[in-house]
Amino acid sequence: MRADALRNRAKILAAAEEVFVESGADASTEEVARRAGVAIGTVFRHFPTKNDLLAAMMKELAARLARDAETLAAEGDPETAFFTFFTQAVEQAAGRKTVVELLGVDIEVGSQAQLLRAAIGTLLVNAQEVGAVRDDVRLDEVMALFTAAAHGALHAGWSRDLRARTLSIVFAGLRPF
Amino acid sequence: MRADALRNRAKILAAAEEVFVESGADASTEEVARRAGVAIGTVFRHFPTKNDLLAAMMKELAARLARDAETLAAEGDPETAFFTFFTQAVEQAAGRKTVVELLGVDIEVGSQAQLLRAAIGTLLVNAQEVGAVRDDVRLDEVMALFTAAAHGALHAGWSRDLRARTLSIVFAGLRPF
Amino acid sequence: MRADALRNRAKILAAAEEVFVESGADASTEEVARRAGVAIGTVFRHFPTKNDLLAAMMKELAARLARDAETLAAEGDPETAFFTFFTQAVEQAAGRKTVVELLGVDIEVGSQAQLLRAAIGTLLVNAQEVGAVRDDVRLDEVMALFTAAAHGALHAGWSRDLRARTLSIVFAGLRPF
Amino acid sequence: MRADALRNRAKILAAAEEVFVESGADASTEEVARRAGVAIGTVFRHFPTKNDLLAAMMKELAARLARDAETLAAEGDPETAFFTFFTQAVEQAAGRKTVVELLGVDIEVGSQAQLLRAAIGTLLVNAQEVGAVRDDVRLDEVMALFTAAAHGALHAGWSRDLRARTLSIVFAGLRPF
DNA sequence: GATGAATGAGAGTTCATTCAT
DNA sequence: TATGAATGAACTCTCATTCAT
Repeated sequence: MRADALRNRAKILAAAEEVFVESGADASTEEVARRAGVAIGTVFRHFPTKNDLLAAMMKELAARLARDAETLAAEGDPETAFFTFFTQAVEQAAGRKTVVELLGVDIEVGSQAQLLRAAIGTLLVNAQEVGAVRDDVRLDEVMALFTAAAHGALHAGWSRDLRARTLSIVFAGLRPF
Repeated sequence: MRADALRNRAKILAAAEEVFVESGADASTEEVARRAGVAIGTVFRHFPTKNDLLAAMMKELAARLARDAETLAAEGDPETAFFTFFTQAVEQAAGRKTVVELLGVDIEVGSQAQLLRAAIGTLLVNAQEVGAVRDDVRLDEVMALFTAAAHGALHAGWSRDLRARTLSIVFAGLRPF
Repeated sequence: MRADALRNRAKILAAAEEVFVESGADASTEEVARRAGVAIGTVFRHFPTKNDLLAAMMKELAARLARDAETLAAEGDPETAFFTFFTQAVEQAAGRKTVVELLGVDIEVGSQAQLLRAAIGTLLVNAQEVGAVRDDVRLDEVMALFTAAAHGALHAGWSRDLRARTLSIVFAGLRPF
Repeated sequence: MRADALRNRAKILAAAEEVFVESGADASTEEVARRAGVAIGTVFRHFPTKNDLLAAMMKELAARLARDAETLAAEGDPETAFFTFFTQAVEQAAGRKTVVELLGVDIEVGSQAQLLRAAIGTLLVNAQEVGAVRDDVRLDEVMALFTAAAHGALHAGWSRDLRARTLSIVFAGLRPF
């Protein structure tokens, strides 16, 4: 792929995130093209289907989150890592939209999502090893709570304060008694 | 409004719930009309806009949930009432669609939503009075968790088992230590 | 169906024949709508697919030809009937286009085409009974020659004279020695 | 023109015949490029327009047919030559597509078509000289029947048997009584 | 009031053609 | 010269909304 094509691909993905975040997955591909400053044909050359565009966007997001998780896991103590990641991701979701709207949709996110799941899995296990999270909590529930919280932070327009209060309840539920 | 008009209004609302629950908010108004056994014009006479139809549907839902909450509050012990309502509502959400998809959307649900909020508020206060829920938990967080869980039960297609496990964490977070 | 809807259906079919005759099956549905004096949505309400429109047009044509064949069969002597029909149909084709372009395409013309085939079959049998056409000629070949001639009259823009000369060769081939 | 450019031109023409034969004239130029193993730009450098590409292809076809006709004329007895050519060409058409679809379209085939016409003319005259074809038959009609039959063999998907039967009628019409 | 046909903007997608690399 | 990315008009089809019947 040529340099300019790569640049366009990136511009389109960025625009897609912007647009879909603002208006949900129903936003038009045309709008994405406009925002990216390319013609509509260019979008479809890179992503033959609107769905492909959404999927590519999700992959990027998942990859980004996975990287964040890995970084946190590598850095500090497990307890902080786990709860920080959870909090950060929800904070980010509060400013975005589709991001979360899609984190569970039928779109094929594929391997990238596995990576994210694995990364969160690591955070969880580490946290459990130091006794920061109950042992009977499984990754499935954590992912579920994660998605739900992110989704909520967005749709209900939770205020920063409400986000904190809601998460603190979830965190209390995850901690040993 | 004439008797048959009232009947039509009801038929349309019922059909709308059916259709939107099955296929999400993108389902066509035409399909609602078909399901209701009326012509498309009739739908638009009762609800001048598709959005109006969705809003009316949500009002009904909120009212129904509020009634459920009140019934539970009147019936048994506060602890059971509170957690049962929460669980039931999420279970219902798992089988429906729009219901939740809209529980936070920009649609003006209005007074009916206030009723629901009030009803849940009662459940919460009662539960707190008997020490089943921590005192520092506020209605806002409960609503937030409620919506998020309902949303999640739906989008991620949580299995019955996962729903139970996830809620049990949330409930643990709500209970006093 | 309401009276005006019926009128529109007819207008659309007429326009479709006009347009497709002029420009082949690749002409745009939009052009048909314009020519019919209706909005594009109206065309698609009557014929949910472009293919449906083409098929409906073909049905009409086949029905018309079948009627012609029946009339000729009922009227005069079998020899004249058979050769006149063949000639007339080719003459008509010379002024039309898709009409013929489609007389063998994969479009489902259905029962109407059977009718046409049956009607030509009658003409053929009658002509054979009076010894105007060789007995070993079968309907299949007649249909094949018919379609081919019609097609040719059109695509190659055969002049009236060339049409006559070409058909006279075909007719000679059909007659007993 | 450089050697590699010439080679590309040939590859493109070959690919074009393949592709258009398989899928009709609506096939995309992109597909031709792919099949030829060149980039789309290269196709357009050699043939500034899709139409030009089609025309060039037709020229090739006409030339090839003309060569076939000349070979047959040089080889054996005129009667066999004439009818064999006719039959062969129709047989070929049955397996191809655009080939015929275009044999009469508005594309400028030009001089090559004249060659083909001349070659068939020779076959015809020879056949008439030995009394295998009626004297009053003119080249125009022969070309007309030829095109029509080829077209038909294709569009109507005539079976091998039907092709034979249909041509036998045409041939009977061409022969003296 | 109810009907359902008509409207037309807009969506996703394709493809001949151009032009920077 | 070849490449292949970009363009944008055009196409089929959908659907909320209007309005004559």
